[in-house]
Amino acid sequence: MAPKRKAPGGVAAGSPAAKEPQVFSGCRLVFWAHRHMAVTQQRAKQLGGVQQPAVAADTTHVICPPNLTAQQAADKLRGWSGPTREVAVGQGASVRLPEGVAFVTPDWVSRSIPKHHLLPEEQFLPPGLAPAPASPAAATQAAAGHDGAGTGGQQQQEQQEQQQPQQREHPTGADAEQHRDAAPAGPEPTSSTATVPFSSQQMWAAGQDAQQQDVLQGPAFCRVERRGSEFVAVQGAKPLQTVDKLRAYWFHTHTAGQEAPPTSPQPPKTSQLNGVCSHAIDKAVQGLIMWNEALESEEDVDKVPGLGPKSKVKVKEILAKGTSSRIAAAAADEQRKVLTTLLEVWGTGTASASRWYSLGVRTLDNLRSRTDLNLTEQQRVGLKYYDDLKQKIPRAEVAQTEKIVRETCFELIERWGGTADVERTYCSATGSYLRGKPQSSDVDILICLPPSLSHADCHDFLTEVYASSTTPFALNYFGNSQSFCRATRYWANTGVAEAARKYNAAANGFKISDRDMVPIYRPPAQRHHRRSRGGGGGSDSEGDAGAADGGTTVLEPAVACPDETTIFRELGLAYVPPHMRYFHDFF
DNA sequence: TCCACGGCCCATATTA
DNA sequence: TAATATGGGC
DNA sequence: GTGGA
Repeated sequence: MAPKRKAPGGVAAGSPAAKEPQVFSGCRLVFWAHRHMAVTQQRAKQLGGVQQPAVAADTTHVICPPNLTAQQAADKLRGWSGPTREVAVGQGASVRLPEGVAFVTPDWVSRSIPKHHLLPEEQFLPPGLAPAPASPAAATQAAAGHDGAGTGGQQQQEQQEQQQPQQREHPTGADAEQHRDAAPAGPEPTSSTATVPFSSQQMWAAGQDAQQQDVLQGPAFCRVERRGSEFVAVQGAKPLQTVDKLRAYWFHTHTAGQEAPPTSPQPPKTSQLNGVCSHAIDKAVQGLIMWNEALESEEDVDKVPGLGPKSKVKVKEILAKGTSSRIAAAAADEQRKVLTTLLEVWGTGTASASRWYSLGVRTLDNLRSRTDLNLTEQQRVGLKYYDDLKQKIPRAEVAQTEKIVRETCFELIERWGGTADVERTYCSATGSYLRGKPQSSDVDILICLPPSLSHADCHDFLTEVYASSTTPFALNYFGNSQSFCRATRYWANTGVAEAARKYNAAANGFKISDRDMVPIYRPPAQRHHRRSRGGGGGSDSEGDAGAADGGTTVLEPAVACPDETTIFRELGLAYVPPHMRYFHDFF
C-alpha cells in the first residue's frame, strides 16, 4: 500500500532549506552536457558553483555527457591554447586535455550534493576519457570497486549490426564464466565484466555494506551485480553502446528527418495531455538531447534526427523568438491545468479526468464534494492521500524498508522449511532504488522464493508470486525504467527476427513479459481493426495456438533464461546493469 | 494511406 | 448471470 | 507526431 509519508520535520515541504552546504563553492563549471541538465546546472549554481560558457584558465570541472567520446572532447577543445596533459584512451589513441581541469559525468554533481562534499572526480570520469588499462590487474581493480578501467576510445558507431549470439548454452555450474557479452570475441578490450568469486553468504554481507555506504550516494558507476547465482563487476563501454542502440531503435533516431512543411502557425486546439503523441514528442526531445552541436540556424534544426515536420516548426519558433507560442497557450489553458491536477490523483487516467471536467469538476475539492461521480476505490484512496502520495521517499528510508522486508522474508522461509536452498532467494528493492535514485516515489520489493518453496502455499500475503524460473524476467521488468522497458520489448518484438527463427522457424520476434520470453509471429502489416483481447467470439476462426493481439501468434518453445544476462544475450545485446537503464534523466 | 508505438493484471461498466 | 469492453496501474 | 510498409 501507499507508504505513509510524514512531512520532513522542521523544513516546510517545498521550501528548499535555506542553509544548504555550498558544496560547489569555488568550482568553476563548464557544462558540455546540453541534455536535460537544467536541474543539475541549477542545483550546482545554487550550491556555490560558478558556471562558465567555455573552458578557461580557471575552469575546475567540465561536466560531460556520459557517452562522450575522446574525439568529441578533442573537437570541443579545439582552440584551447593552455597547458595540456595527454591521456591514452586505448587502441593507441590519445587525447590532450587541459591541465588541472577535471572531466566528470553529471553523476558527479548529483551524487556530491547529498554527500555535502565533492566526491572524487576520478570516479566519475566519462568512459570515453578513461585511461586505457595499464595492466591486466584492471579486472581486479574493477571488482574491487575502483573505477577508471574504461575502454575508452573506440567509436561509438552503431555499425555493429546484430551480431547474433552464436551459441546459447546456458551457464551451468562449472562453466559459468565465459559469457561476457553478446559481442564477438575480438581483440577489443572486453572490460565490461569480470567474474567475482562471491559466496552467497558474502552476497548478503556485501549487500549490507553497499547499503550502508550507499544509502545516499547510490551505486557507483562500476559495481558488482548479481547475475543468477554469480556476481560480476560491470562497467563501461559495452552497456553504453547497448543503451545507445536501444535508444536509437526506440526513438527512430537513425533516420534523418525531412524538410519542414509550409505549415507554420500552430492550431491552438485543446491540447491532449497524453496518448500516442507523447512517444513522438519523446522522440523529438531525444533527438535534441543527443544532438551535441549548437542550434543557431533553421538549417541546423533540419539536421537534427528524430524531429518531424511539426516538431521542427516548434523548435524553429523557439530559435527565433526564444519561446514557443504553445507554451503561453498551454499556460493560459484552464482546461489543461485542471486536467493536469486531476491526473495526479492515483487511479485517474485521461478518460476519467476528461469526463469529470465535462461534468464541471474544476478542483480537487469539487471532486471530493461531488457524490455523483462514482469514483472507483482506487480513486477514492488516491484522493484521500493525495498529498501523502506526492511525497518522495528518501533513499535511506527505502533501504530501511528493504531491510525489514528482507528479514521478515528470511524468517518466513525458515518457518516454511526452505532453508536448504535459501541462497536462491531473491529479496531486494528494485525499481528506481535499484537504479540508484536518491529518492523514490514508491518501494518496489521483488521476492522470488527458492525452488524448494515454489510449490508451497505461501501466497496469502502477496498479490503476486514469482517462481524461481521467472526471476530473471521479473528482475528485468522491475529493474528497468519505463522507457527502457518498452524499448527493450520493442526491440525484441521487431528487431531480432533472425534470432527468433532459431527457436521456431515461423517466428519473427520475441515477446517478453515479467515471467517469460517466447517467440512470436507478427504479421508484417496489420490491416484494419485491432481485435479485443481474450478472443472468444466465434465469428472468425482463431488460429490454433494462443492468438494474442491483432493477429500476433505466440509460439513455442519459451526461451529459458537462467539469469538476466541471458535475456540481453538472446536479444543480441550486451548486458546493461540496472543503474544504466535510462535514456536520460540523471536524477 | 494506413499502421504501430510494452504487456498484462485488476476493477468496474456495459452488453448479450 | 456471463461475456465482453473500457479504464487504469505498473 | 512520426517513420515504416
